[in-house]
Amino acid sequence: MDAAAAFGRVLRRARRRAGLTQEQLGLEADLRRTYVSLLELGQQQPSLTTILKLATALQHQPGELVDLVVSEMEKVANGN
Amino acid sequence: MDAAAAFGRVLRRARRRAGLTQEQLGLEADLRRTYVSLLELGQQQPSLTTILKLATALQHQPGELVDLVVSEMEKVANGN
DNA sequence: GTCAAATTCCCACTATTGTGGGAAGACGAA
DNA sequence: TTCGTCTTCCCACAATAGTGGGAATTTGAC
Repeated sequence: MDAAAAFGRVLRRARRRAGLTQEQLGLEADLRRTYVSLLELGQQQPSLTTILKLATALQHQPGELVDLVVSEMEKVANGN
Repeated sequence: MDAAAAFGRVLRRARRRAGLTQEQLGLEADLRRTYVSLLELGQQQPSLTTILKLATALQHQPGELVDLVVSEMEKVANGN
């Protein structure tokens, strides 16, 4: 699993846990609704500032979010 | 201080601590020598995969690196 | 099944990330 | 000073991050 896909899974999980729609998250983080979708689908990867925006909107430590991505990649690397 | 500048300062500090030149770090992380320079100068910000590559080359947790960036931004926000 | 809300997909486009190579400048040691 | 190493700056360029809007599809509640 590449970083974009792992980030997408982590993002979707965190967004749902926060009870937000993609559009609401987009408003909070100042990102397009359709771009949030692309990220969750793992079709694009975020830049640093996008990571920071999303983490803030989701009320996470940015570093925590990144480490979740790393675990997600390891998880799948070790046969799910 | 914006995210790119903060990342640059953190990156330079970590690289020097590791005793690497920009070129050596570039080789480890599979990034151009000149691009490492741009990042350290805060003239560009990294994408997620670039963050992961650099953290690995510097033997840091990626999330740790990101949180150092956040503290760097806060530090300066509060008058150094 | 129906309906509204949520998400994905489509278009085109702009801005920025990252490559590639080389020249110029800065730095430190002898 | 002189030499070698490290870093910055310059060029052009390719790839992808992110915008903007709208149509098609999926999803879940009723």
